[in-house]
Amino acid sequence: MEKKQVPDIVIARLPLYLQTLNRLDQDGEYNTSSKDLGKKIGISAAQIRKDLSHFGEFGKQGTGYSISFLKEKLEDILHVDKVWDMALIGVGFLGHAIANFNGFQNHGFQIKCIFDNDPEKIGTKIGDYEIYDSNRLEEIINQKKIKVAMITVDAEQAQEVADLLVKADVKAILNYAPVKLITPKEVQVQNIDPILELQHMTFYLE
Amino acid sequence: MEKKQVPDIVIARLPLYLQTLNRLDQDGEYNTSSKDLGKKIGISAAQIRKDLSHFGEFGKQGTGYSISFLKEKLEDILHVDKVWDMALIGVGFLGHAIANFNGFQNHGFQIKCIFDNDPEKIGTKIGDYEIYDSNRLEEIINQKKIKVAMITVDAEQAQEVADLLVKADVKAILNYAPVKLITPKEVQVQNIDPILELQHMTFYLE
DNA sequence: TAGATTGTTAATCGATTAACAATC
DNA sequence: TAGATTGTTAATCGATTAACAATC
Repeated sequence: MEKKQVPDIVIARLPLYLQTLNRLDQDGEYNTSSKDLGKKIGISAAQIRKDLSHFGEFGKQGTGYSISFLKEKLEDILHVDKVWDMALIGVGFLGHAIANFNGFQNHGFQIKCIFDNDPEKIGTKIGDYEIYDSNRLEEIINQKKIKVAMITVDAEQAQEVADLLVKADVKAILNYAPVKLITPKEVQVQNIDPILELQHMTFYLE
Repeated sequence: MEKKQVPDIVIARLPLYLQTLNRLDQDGEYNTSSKDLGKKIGISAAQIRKDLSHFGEFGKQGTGYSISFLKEKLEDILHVDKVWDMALIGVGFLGHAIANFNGFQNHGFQIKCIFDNDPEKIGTKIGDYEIYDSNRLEEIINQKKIKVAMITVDAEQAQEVADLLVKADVKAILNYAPVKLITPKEVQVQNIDPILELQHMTFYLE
């Protein structure tokens, strides 16, 4: 269910704020302001203050925000103050790339198990993780209490996989297949589809 | 420059309409309606009609839209009635996955050349395409008149690559690196970042 | 202190929806 | 013809921005 208390469009911006704070932190900065953040992200200072005001008061007049403090607050709000275990379903080229991606760990996520239905792949390993047979999906995800999954199977199999994930009590699905998944409304779904992004841009071209 | 005649948020939905029409077409359907499309996409029928009305009148009262006709019109509007040549920069796991992705061709895009700065990789091939040295980026992209590029290098190198692409007269960049690229405003940029999508979802979890 | 920047309010701006005449 | 669905207008809804008192 959507918490309409805070608009979803505001929620979508918070990870961007956190990303920027992480960068500033890495660069050795200690403080920032809505003006500074806005400039870096490309939105107005007023919007950042308005967005944050939904959750509390994190700044100080005159001096702005402590980067480490605001970072911590945003991590709390987004529930990435802990690490979410994830399942990955589909070991094609893209699945492989994601399995080998090392950017999850520091941002609240880690892959915990990987599935495929290709007998050639089942039982082999990617990094530390064994590839399980997809028919054990519900069993293993249930047992490991995994709530977040990424789908990197073909468009044709994506809905079927999503149905299994829902049955296994997964609550958030990042879907790389170019189809709209049908899920219960309490299950979060986000799609990543390069074709849509490219076509969005070519509208403005030529 | 953004054509503010039609809101960007409308443009962003058009590829989704096209995707859905393609699916209906593949399923052997000939006609659809704003109601039907809306249901499949998860938005209101009124919104679809309003969006399309920015570009013309594509339907018929009583019977709705011809799928092939509307598909054609949307392809024209989005400029994917032709095939855009693309450059891919960065041959890590992700670059490899994208180079091997076969979903571009039928939707208005094809990879034409690939770059990396790793001497081990330069000169080798992925599929039909040779991997070129990144220091030849401007030369080759210019010569091939490429206007669309995908960045799959590390966060640290992404801005540098973007600068080179801009110099080479690339006009649209799909950026997989987790950084906001600074580009002239006539250059389109879209970002793909799984961390942002995951954190967006975990807000609603627990 | 003076300057800077917050959080919040009210005003503005823009997007979505509801409704309906037109018409296939 | 009767039913369905368009394109469009006006009303509603929601998001962004501007402005400013409070205060570090």
